[in-house]
Formats: sequence, structure tokens, C-alpha cells
Amino acid sequence: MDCTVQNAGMQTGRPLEFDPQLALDAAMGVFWQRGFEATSLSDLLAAMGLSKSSFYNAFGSKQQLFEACLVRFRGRHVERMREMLRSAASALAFVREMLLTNAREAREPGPRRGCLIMNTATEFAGRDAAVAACVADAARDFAGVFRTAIEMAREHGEIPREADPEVLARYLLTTMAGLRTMVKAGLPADELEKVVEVAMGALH
Amino acid sequence: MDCTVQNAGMQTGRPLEFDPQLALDAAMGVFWQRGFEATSLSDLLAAMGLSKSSFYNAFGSKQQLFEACLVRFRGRHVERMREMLRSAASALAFVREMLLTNAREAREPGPRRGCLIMNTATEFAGRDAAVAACVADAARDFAGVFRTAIEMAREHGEIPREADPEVLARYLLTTMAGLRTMVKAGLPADELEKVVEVAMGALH
DNA sequence: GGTTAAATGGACCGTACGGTCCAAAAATGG
DNA sequence: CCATTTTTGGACCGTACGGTCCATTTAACC
Repeated sequence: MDCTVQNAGMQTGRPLEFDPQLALDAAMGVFWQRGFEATSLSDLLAAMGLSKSSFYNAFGSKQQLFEACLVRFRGRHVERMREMLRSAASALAFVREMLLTNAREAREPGPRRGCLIMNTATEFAGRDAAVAACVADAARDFAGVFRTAIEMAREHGEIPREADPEVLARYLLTTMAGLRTMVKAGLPADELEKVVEVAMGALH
Repeated sequence: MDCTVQNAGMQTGRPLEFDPQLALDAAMGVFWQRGFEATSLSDLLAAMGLSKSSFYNAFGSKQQLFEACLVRFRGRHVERMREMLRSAASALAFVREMLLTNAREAREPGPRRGCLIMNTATEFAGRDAAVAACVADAARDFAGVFRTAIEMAREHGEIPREADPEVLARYLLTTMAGLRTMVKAGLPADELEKVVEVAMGALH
């Protein structure tokens, strides 16, 4: 990130040999799967394909990299949510699909990663203010998309007019976080899908 | 634990100088607050007031101690839930109170610990089978109490007769986990209390 | 008070951690 | 092909990790 900015202005000399964005993605994957504490520097170097020097040149420190990953994750997933909302048959259909997507991680074969933001809220947010801020920002963004969906649903009469979009949005975010936790706790996907239907019942 | 069992049979020689249960409680507190990875052996020794030798004599290893803490936490909190249910004005009142208790952690001044079981599900359960089993067992117990409450509520006509207690119980557990995550993410208590009311709406 | 069994403090183990530093290599612009 | 600028690998830093070991102390039983 730093280096990108530096090089943007005027560069002579050897250009970067790796793609910082790609390296960031790789790092994000590791953090996502293992969390901050359990991820060692070597884990990161291996995943990113960097030497230690390049790593510190480009990303500063483990924690700075982590924060960059949080920001990247947030941006990417908020965008994905917005796309889902745009292409959904209805606002409520989007909400259901969103929750189901979370529940269905339990069906995937590999390890359960959950959501990087929620994982971080649980593991790390209490100990570092900067990280806590990243998490809070991301949570606000996610809730914002839900809020938009709720407002749309209200316009279309899918949910009662007196519903409070802000509260319902936070409720949906809460449910999402809960689903991810239950996936990690080992509940099977089909039971979580039933839970989603119950959760949807709170909207009308 | 080991030593307790050993000593139970027939002991001559010096008796234990610390209370294993108390030490276990102290360790649980540290793990609860910081998680497994972020808790160092010295943290544990300081909190438990033990020397390294006594620690390993009595508890085997950091991870064995952690699993013992999980079991203890589970037992204690399931019992606490059962008590709450017993002394509640109604089954639904218990459910509401339970969720509100989780939401209100956001109002407490100190650091947010969440629920040791949920924290562990998020941080650690994916990496160790024994720990995952502890988490799954605890989740089943918690859900069991909710299930009992739902069945009682159904008997008393507080919720529709056609409700599925098993699914609703899992829904409540999911909501609980979500609330704890949102507390850690920094949402204020009064907003989470509104979320609880929305969540209760899914029961009827 | 001797014997015995267990707990105790503290030295010690190798390893891995996150992070720094530097000399050498390499790719661009002129 | 030279000069410049940056990357690069790898040596190196001190620290802390989780865990082992042992000589000593301690308390209970006879």
C-alpha cells in the first residue's frame, strides 16, 4: 500500500516484483481462516510468496497488514452484498438469500472461515482500538445494506409500514453473526436453514 | 484434575497447597477474556497463582487446562440457565431475560468477554477436534434449556402449538451468539435491546 | 521423628516469534 | 552501459513461547 503510493508519483529503479493486491488477498485468506493471533509471520510470507524484507517494505507490520485486510474485506463484501441486493427478485428475497448463504457455509467441505469481520470482533476487537474501529465501520456498512433492503421491502409492502429499518437492519446483522458462529460450532446446514426461516418471521 | 483423582484414592505426603477449582476458575477467566491463543502460560500462572511445576502437575498442559475450562464453563452456565428458567415468571419471560442479559453486556464498563463457548467456536473449534467436541456439547446443552422453555411456553399457550421446539431453540441460540458478537463489535446496549424485541417476534 | 509421597521453585530446553539490517542483485531511465 | 533506485535473500536481533526436569522442601502417616 505504502509502496504503491510511493511508486505512483515518480519511480526509477526496480519495479515491484509482486502484485500488492494479490498479496493482500492471500494474506486476507490466511487471517480469515486462522485469525490474527494464530497466524504467524511465516504463514503470511508463505501464502503471499514474499520475503521478509519485501513484506516489511510493503506492509509495515503484521498488524498494519491485518488492518489493511479488514478494510479490503469490508469493501469487497459490502460491494458483493449490494450486488446481491440489486439482482435479487425482491428485497426480502435478498435478505433470505443473504442469511442462507451464511448458513450454507456449513455445507462446504473445507474449514469454516466464517466472516473475517465477525471473527475479528470476537477475537481481537477488544484489545486494539484501531482494529475495533475497522470492525465497527464494517458492521455499519453491512447494516447499511440491510437497512436499504428493509426500506425497499417496506415500500413494496413486503413488511409492515411501521417497521423500523434501522433496528431491523441491526437484527439481521445480529442474525448473520449468530449463524456464522453456529456454523463454526458445528451445526448442520439444513438445521441452520430452518433457523433462517424462523429468523425471517421476525420481519413482518 | 489429575491430582485430585490421584489424591482421592489414598494419599500420604504433602497435600495440595491451592484449590484446583479456584485455580480453574481463575484460568477460565483469563481464557474467557483473551481467548486461547492470546493467553500465554505466564498469564495463566499469574492468574492462578501457581508455579510452572504445580501447573503442569495439576493440569497437564495449556490445552488440557483449556478443555477443562470449557467443561466447567458449560456446566456452570447451563446450570445458571436452568435456574433462570425455574425462577422466571414465564417461559417466554425467561427467554427474553436470557437474550437481554447477553445484550446488556454492552452496558458493562470493563472489557467484553462474550461467551467462552461462542468465542471458542469462533477462534479455535476449527483447528482441534477435542475442543470442537466441547463446543458442540455445550451448544447442545444450551439449546436444550431453550427447548425446554419453548415446550413450556407452548403448553401455556404463549406460542403457537405448531411451533417446532427444536428449531426455535436453535434459533434462540443463534440469536444469543449473534448478540454476543454484536456486543463485541461495539453496538450500544440500548440498540441491542431493541434487537432482542425484534428477535422475540419470531417466536409467535 | 523417621519415612514416604507429593508439591514446590527455578534452572533449563529447543523453538519460534515479530522485527531489523545490510550487502548484493536487478531493472528501469538516461 | 552507466547511474540510480528499489527489491531481494538471508543473517541476525532479543524475547517469549510451551514444556521438561530435578533437587529441595513440605506435610501427613506410622
